[in-house]
Amino acid sequence: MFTIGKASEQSGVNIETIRYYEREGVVPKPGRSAGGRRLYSSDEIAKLRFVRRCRDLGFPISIIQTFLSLTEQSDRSCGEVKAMAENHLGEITAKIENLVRLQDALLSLSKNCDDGSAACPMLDALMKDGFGGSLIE
Amino acid sequence: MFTIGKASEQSGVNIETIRYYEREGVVPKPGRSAGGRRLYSSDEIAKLRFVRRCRDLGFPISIIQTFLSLTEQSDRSCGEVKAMAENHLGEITAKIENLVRLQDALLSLSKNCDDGSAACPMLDALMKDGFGGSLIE
DNA sequence: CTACTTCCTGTAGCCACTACAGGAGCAAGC
DNA sequence: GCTTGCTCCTGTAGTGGCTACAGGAAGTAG
Repeated sequence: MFTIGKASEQSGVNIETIRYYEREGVVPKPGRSAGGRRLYSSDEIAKLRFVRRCRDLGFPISIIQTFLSLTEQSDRSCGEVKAMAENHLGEITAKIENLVRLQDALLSLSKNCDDGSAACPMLDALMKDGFGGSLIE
Repeated sequence: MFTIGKASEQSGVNIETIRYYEREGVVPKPGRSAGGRRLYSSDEIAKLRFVRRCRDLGFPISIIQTFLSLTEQSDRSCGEVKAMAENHLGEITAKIENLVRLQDALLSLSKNCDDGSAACPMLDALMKDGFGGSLIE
């Protein structure tokens, strides 16, 4: 059994974040020592690591909780997991598209800013009426 | 002069968000009618629209406040604006790179999930020890 | 025994909003 | 004048996913 510091090291989850996950019911409450300290088994640490990896993949906590409950029962889980992963992939793709559009818009806006002119063409363009608001649909 | 509803329509900024911007000092406090209602001039609405456009471009409020103060004085603003825009562009590019890496990781993880197997290969991989945490550096 | 580190609980802050609750102003129709 | 319905007001709390304290207790090394 490991204290929260070791569990943090081994899982890559910040100590405060581990306690936050416990408060929010993302991971089950661990046992305690005589002095009241949290004690984690290897399995519990593996669960924390799983949560961190899912967070690294950008999954929200709510989805990760579904994943965790699916790993508990382990029957017919794959279809649901795949659907949620694909949905998430779609969101990521949409985010990338938005960011690329944004990148283009910013590039073209700041392109004319090379000279040391007093009135900034970029700020001017953003102030003007003609510039539409259709960057992000 | 326009009420907050009209100002919201014309600027594309939500009513509650307008009041939030006022509370936070992003935009100056507008005048009031006899009955205590906010009244916006065209200039103030233009400022709100400017803020929305900058937000659409992903600039944080703090940067937008700097932009707004730069448009007030209008001397030597372009250099600073360009620097901030380029910095922001760098952040966007980094975000895109991270998301693309994430997209790749998710794709390869969910690729094996096509069969209706009970144990999900994706969840398995995330639970296993071998899978490193170097998705997002 | 002391100094140091790790841990505990509880609360507040971050960002940029968004969503109420409970009330007041205002315009149009009757 | 009165009702109906819309817009507006203030103030507060919630969102997500943490992070950062404050103030204290427990454990450990010398």
